[in-house]
Amino acid sequence: MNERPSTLSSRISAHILDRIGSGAWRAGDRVPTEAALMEEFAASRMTVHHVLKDLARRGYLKRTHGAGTVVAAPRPYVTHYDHHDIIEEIEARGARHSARVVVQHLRPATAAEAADFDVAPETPLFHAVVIHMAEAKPFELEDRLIDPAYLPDCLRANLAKQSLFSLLMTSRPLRDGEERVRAVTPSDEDRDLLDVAPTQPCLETIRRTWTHEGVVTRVRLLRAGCDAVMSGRIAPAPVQERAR
Amino acid sequence: MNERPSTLSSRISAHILDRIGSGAWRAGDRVPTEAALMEEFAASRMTVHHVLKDLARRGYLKRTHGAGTVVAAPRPYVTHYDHHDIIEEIEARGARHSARVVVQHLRPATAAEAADFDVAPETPLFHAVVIHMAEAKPFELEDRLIDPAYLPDCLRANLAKQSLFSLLMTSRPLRDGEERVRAVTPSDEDRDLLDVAPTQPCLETIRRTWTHEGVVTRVRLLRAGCDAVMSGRIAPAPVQERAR
DNA sequence: AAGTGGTCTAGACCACATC
DNA sequence: ATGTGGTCTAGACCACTTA
Repeated sequence: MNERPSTLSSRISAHILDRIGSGAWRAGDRVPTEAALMEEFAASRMTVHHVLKDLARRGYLKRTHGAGTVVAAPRPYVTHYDHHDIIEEIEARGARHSARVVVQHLRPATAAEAADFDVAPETPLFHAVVIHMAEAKPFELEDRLIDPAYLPDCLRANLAKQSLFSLLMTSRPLRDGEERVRAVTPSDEDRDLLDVAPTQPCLETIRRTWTHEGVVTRVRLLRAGCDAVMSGRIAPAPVQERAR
Repeated sequence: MNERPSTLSSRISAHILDRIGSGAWRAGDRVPTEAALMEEFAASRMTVHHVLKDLARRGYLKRTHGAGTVVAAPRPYVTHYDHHDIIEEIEARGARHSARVVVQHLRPATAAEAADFDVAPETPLFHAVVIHMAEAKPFELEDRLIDPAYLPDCLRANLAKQSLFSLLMTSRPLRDGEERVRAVTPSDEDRDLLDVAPTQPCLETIRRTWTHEGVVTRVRLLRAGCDAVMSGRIAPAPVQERAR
């Protein structure tokens, strides 16, 4: 027993998705033309057209102007990992968050950092190192660089109370970015800051994010032991959005 | 200088996206009604309606029947990690793939596995352990369980030549799944199979995937050292697709 | 009751692909 | 030349929200 909006559009759409889902129509197979579906469902062309267009936009069909409509190739799979505010994440585990601010200052960019941010060497960058703790136990090391043009308030922020993540999220929206995750042996300094044993493997995440104007921030996140877990959801790859 | 399809629809759409992107219209702000946009652009209602509907489906607007249209809250960010066939991944690095098949048999499910697969205890499951190698050097340990009802050919497959990933991908499509990534110290057995030093941290991925009929496969993937890196892309979260 | 969005029709003209 | 999809119009009736 399912919800059934049972509009004409949804019946046409369900009919096509059923055929694809059951394997009756396979990738590359021709789908009935708009004219054929108009007749089969006694629908107007606008109705049929927008159903097909929507299914194409959702990645199930591939339409070619003048040629016809076929079943699209199955999308590859991806895992999605959500980005969370570290403070909310710790509190969601039922723990109290606190933070030790190790570094919070402006300093000139090194050559490598200047390349990463696509700015001139020696350009001042905001640098912060914060240890986030759950109930007084180190949970995550955050080592972050920010282009101060993007977040002018960064020097005055109280990083023990508010995460840089949330500060960045409430400013102008980011476009996209890239991320790398590795298993690493922590350096002596990391080990000291996170208070972990020398043999403890850590999960290191390095993330760069930008707007259309340029790189905004680069962060290295380090977690140890049983905190070093990421959970994600697997789904078909989302359809590429048309550029603006 | 940009591409401009310059249809009426795309001009209306671009106008609205510009207002949102520039911050002129913020989350929660009221968007002009269909009637207002019809007048502003001298467009018919169908044209305006489908533009607004499309923007809503893409997550930029939120429409409420009878109430009106507002700018949607910004979507949270996620990182996407693509799933690759291990053989293609190794060959993409310019190395030759080979594999050592350690285990390939049917055996009864343990109590924990039966719970994972939502089948009765002692139900036969297909179990495979394969070491994937790049130029004779161990690259990834694959320890996989499969419901044999889903992949009847699993016992006869030549796992040295074809990955279980590709076998699964070419059968009926999977719906979705879940994944966990951890930094771990390998067990003695893992260390032996992957030929790594005792102190070498490893990246462990555990993945369960299912169709609407049930769990299909559970796999544990283990990589060591500089192979233990995942690269992903950051983007706004995709909009939830309506259920079928 | 008035305003708003949800759905649908029956046309029209155009652009592109294929034969 | 024919068939296909791309876009658009000018209506219509309905359902939901708000007042």
